[in-house]
Amino acid sequence: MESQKQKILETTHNLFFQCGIRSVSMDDISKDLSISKKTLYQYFKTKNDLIEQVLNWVLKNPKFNFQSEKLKNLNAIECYWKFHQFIIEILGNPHHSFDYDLNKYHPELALTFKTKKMEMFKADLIMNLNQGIKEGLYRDDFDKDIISNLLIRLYLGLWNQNLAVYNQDDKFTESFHRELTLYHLHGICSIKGVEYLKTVTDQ
Amino acid sequence: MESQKQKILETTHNLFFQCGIRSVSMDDISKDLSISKKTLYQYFKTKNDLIEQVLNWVLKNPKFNFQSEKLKNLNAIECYWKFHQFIIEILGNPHHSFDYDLNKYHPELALTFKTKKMEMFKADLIMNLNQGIKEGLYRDDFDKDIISNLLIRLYLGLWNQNLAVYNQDDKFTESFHRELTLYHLHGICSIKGVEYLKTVTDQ
DNA sequence: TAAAAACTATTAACCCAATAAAAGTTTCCT
DNA sequence: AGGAAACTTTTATTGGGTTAATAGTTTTTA
Repeated sequence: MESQKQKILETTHNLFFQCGIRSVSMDDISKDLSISKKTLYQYFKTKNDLIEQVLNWVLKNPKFNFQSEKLKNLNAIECYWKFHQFIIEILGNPHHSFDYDLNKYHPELALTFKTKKMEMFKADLIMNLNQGIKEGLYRDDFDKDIISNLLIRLYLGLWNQNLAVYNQDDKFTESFHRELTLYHLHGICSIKGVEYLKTVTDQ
Repeated sequence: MESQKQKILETTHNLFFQCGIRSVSMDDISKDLSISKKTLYQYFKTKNDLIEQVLNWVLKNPKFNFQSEKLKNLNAIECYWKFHQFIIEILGNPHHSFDYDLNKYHPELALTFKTKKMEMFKADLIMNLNQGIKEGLYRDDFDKDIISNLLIRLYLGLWNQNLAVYNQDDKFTESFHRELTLYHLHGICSIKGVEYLKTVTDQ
């Protein structure tokens, strides 16, 4: 039964993201679902397999795909403005015990998961850069690859604990993210783009 | 003899930055200096004390203080352009075994060292932001604190190993740093500033 | 007086076995 | 067929004892 497998993935995902991977045993999962481990192992060969499929399930989740189709009529700046509100969903929020366990006990899965997330993020970014350049709203004298990597690194750094050590104040607040977004847009906008941006933020 | 102490600090600094802290013993240091450990321990109570004084010596080193006195006649953009060339000296380059040892075996020293470096960096940044705003070259509608933190985080993230994992390509090259600097300047410049910036980079 | 060398005391890494938890399997039962 | 529970196997963690390295001290020597 395929819907049962989906149910297992969803429940396991919730347990993992709440409590971490290590502390959630296969017994816990089966009890939570009121199914037997036998059934569980019919769908998933090992726990590692289960984790991997949960990660893929997360990536396929519609909320992780920026719906650019709906934004066809928007220009690049407006589009990025929508985009930035959804970035946190993709990259964060850090579920610390989950991330910790994944990195420590399943480093290969952690790497491919992070890589895939980043690739999706980067693809969206590059698309936005291309659109903005075509529209004349963004400059065309920067390296799209470097700039997109910069931004990704910046976002990655935001969640990183030990980078934050030197200052506890800069929590990820709304105003912080707004500043970051404006900083980014100014960083890539042409003069025409900056002027347009002003009309957007002024209202 | 004060000059001998300076000599010790300098030599120890070189050894630490080359080989790390752990693998450089007090015997190694005294042998390298051709002095006895007895003499060494006259100046430094313990190895930890020695490390601490080396770190302070590094921070007091003139190359770590951005000499803004010499740049009085430059405007904020020119000034930052000089500044960015010297940033690498402050924050990097990562001497991996040194950083590793410092973080693992002397976490308190590592923390205060990093904090002090960041404070110095940030003070210079804020000064530059204030200058640029006063000159009308920078916008005045951003949060100086947030933006300077952003940039610091970005630079910190650059050295961070596990943030780079997803992509090996974006090494810290000259062109990479140039892109970053232009991105940053565009991010904070007013329209007047952007126009001025163009005349600088075009030449 | 200070270098060189020998010394002691600490400390951290290493190994190994015991233990406990949880992965994975089988049996029983409805 | 599938849930419940009992079962075996695997695995990671724990703690103790050993060793090696090196911090820190003392003695020797020039």
